[in-house]
Amino acid sequence: MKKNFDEQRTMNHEQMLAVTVDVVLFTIRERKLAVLLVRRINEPFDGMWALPGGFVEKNESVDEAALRELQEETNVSRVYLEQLYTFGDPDRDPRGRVITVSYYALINWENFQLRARTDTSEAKWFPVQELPKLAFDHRDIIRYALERLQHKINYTTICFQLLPKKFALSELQQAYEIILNQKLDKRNFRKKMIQLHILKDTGEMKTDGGPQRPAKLYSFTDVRVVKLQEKGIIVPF
Amino acid sequence: MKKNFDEQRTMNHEQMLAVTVDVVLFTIRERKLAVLLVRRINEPFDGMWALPGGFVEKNESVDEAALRELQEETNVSRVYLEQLYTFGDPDRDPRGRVITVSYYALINWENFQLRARTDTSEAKWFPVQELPKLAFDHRDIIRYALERLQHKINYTTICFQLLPKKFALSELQQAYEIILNQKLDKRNFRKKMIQLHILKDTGEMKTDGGPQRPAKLYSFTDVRVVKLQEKGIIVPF
DNA sequence: TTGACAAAGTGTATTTGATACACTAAACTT
DNA sequence: AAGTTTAGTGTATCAAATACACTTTGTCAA
Repeated sequence: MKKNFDEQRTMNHEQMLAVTVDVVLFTIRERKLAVLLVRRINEPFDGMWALPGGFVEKNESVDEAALRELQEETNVSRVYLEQLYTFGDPDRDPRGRVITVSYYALINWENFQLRARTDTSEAKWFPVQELPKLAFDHRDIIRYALERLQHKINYTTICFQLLPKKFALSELQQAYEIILNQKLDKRNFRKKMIQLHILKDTGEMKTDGGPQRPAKLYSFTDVRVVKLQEKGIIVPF
Repeated sequence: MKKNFDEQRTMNHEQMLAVTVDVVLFTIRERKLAVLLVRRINEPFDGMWALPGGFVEKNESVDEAALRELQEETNVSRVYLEQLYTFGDPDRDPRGRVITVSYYALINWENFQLRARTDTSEAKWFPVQELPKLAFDHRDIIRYALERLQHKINYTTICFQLLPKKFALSELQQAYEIILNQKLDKRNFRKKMIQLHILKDTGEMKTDGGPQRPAKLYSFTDVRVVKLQEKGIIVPF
């Protein structure tokens, strides 16, 4: 394809930049919210922990790049993945000009356990309250992702992405409590969840071997993440 | 600076991409929400209307690029500007691989009128309901910006960016009605606004020459855009 | 000067949703 | 059979959102 004047003017090599994607992959492990980090094996920040991610290729969308990197690093596909923010400070990468498009993703306990068994690489889960020193501006990215997650569980059903397909109401409540980092009232929580009509009683019970009354197992009616409160977040008038 | 192995491997020329910024600049004109568009004078989409924007330079942050482009195209600075979303479809630009980081900005009536007088270029305001055919995926970007704006006026004070420093409550209500595209109840609107403690009575009155009772002029207490509802959008439990 | 006009400005009752709070039920273990 | 552990349930109170109509105040024109 012959380049015309405009292309020459606007797309010369000087204005080309490197673009990466970075993914904050959340899960719940041992009653803590955790993110997956990988250990860097190159300069800069060699040996330091960083978010999984990598360069966007020429022939893929940015979303596809995020999914690809996630699959390469964690072997997980079919996750809930959402674009977060684009960080474009000129000196955020010591190698030169690198802009990163950040994403966050949620996987559930079951998937995680499959992953943990095959994990022989330099990837490791860290509770968000106990992060090591991180490469680049990745700590900022995680902080931003956590804020987004904390807001978003209040008006969408993303939280379900962290749970197995069938779950007890107490497990759902626990997930909310872990993410929001606060205790919730059991009766109010259940009342609210049931009146939202997003739960389906599977008819099954959870018998986890403990000496307690078995819990009803629920699944959610919508496979997709949906917004609650149709008329907008708050219509204040 | 000598490049080491990692830099060679990860930042080779093949993986460099062009990155642009595009800005959806909103204002209210003639009781309609309008966006500023510029006419393209180059291929591709020569002669077609597009969002103001341009390439991100090597030595500036993406935010700075958005501000710079906005200033170049509209002569407006000190605007409220917020990153929206990064569009990275590989074939969104026929010239090749161009990723765009979109922003939206709001300017007020007074600034706009200054701008309109000096406007001899190919820039023009279009009501969001009456957009022409647009270059690239810019219609998608505007739709996305509009959604964000409609949500965000419900829990922040961004709406004030569209108004002059001193304004009547009815003007504020009108701005909300235009953006949300629905009528609001006058008494409930005023009650809500006053109880939020974001308004300051200037003591002045608005006499616009009409044969009606003059309105009190208010200003807002916080110069910055602030979030309302401290405890999170909705804490549903 | 006064009457018509036009938008500004004001209050209350009802409904809805959020919150606070404590006991019984069911299964398992010893 | 008694003890342990988590599941599961209802109501009263408080706060916020909604629905709704008339009076006030200035300008303009007869």
